[in-house]
Amino acid sequence: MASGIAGRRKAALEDGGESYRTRRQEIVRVAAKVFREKGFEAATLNDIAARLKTDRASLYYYVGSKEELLHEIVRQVLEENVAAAESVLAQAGTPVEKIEALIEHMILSFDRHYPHMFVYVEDLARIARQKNDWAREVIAKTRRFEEIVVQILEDGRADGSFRSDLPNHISAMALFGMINWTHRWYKPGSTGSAREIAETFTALFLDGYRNRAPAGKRTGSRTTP
Amino acid sequence: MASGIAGRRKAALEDGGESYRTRRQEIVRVAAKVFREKGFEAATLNDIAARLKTDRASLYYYVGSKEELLHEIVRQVLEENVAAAESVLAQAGTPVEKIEALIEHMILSFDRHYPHMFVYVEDLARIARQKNDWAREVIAKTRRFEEIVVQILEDGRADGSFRSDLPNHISAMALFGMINWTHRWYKPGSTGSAREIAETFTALFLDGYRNRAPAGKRTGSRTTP
DNA sequence: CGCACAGTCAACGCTAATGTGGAAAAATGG
DNA sequence: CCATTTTTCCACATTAGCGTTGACTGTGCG
Repeated sequence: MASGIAGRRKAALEDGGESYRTRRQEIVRVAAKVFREKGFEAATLNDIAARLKTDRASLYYYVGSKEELLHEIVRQVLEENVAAAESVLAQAGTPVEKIEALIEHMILSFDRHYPHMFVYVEDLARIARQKNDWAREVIAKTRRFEEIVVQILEDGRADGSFRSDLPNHISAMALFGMINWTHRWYKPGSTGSAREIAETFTALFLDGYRNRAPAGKRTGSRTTP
Repeated sequence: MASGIAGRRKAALEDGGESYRTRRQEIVRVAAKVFREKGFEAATLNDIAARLKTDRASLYYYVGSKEELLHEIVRQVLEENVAAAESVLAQAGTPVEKIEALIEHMILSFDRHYPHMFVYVEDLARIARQKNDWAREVIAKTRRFEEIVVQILEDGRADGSFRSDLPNHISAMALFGMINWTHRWYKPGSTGSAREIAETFTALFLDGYRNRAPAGKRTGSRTTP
């Protein structure tokens, strides 16, 4: 108990410690990178320590477990997303504008919070299988985000800007799918391309992929002979 | 070497053995279920053995490792999907019809191959990180599938049925996103609802979510005061 | 000067999972 | 009913990663 790393960690966490927090944050950052590269389960604390050119045991001075690192990573990203969504929902604007704003925010988020967003999305399924309080909270927040989208869709249906022949719930899932799946293929770098993705998704979701050529010039299947 | 379970397994695999293959298939089936429930990495051979009311060691008579179970699961599903896509691509029909067919096939596939499809999609990221031959092949097949979709999109663009102001590559990813993300929320059961999902996705991707009310009745953002 | 404290690290015990050896049990069939 | 093959399972060795101990190092402060 004299040395007790857990105790010293707790003390350091509470007693401010400017450089301590910085270092801890750095560790979380590197952990996110390693999780992104190897996947959470495959990554070991050794990998993270090695990347930081330090010893695995040293990490325990800053963080209690691999899970705790994940908590930190997810927290940093999830809170902002839900807050952004709440804010979009509350703001003035048409449902169409709100959807645009939400899509843009999410896609840019993949860039701004690299690689945290990727880790979060990839591990969501795993988190959903856990049953501890933290996992429940993450799922609840994620659900809240989904609800907000559904809400906007409903508002738009009510005011006539969205079609009413499709189940909103499924449409919302389609939208999530588009957005969240980016974690499987998008390689961040240029914010420009993120913007391009956001615009494409917006155009697709709102207006669809079928051609709407000026009447008379249509070549599609339904032209009259 | 006299007993050598590995050798006995290999022999049994080669020398036909009707009931052997049945039993093996049953094990794969149960493994897929367990992987679906716990996630591949978290699942243990013990879990699978327990579900089969047998001993973990017994499994080794049928299968060499947990990875091998995954191979089997993925193979059974991936081959069919690629074949179906190739067939759709080759068949007669407009690009619009081909997209419809592909979406429907994929979504129904989640039902027909439950839970194999779910395991495949969920584990794709993990597989992509491996560098062995098998992983490379899976990725190649998955890529092939993607290429086919892009090809159809390009055909449709060429004949004027699809719009040409969006990057096909991103549109294709959006479509994959919609489809593949279902593994995170869809609970199979009624094929009816799978069909509903397929229809919704098709409608969304082709025609978009914005209302196309008869002109004059629009309530959207751009109405003149 | 010395000592207290932040930070580091070699070393250990523990747990959980894997894959195998080898024999027991069940099925098959002469 | 015995002999042979197929199938099962107890028991073991091995491995990998986790979390902790307890002591070491350096730095700053009185």
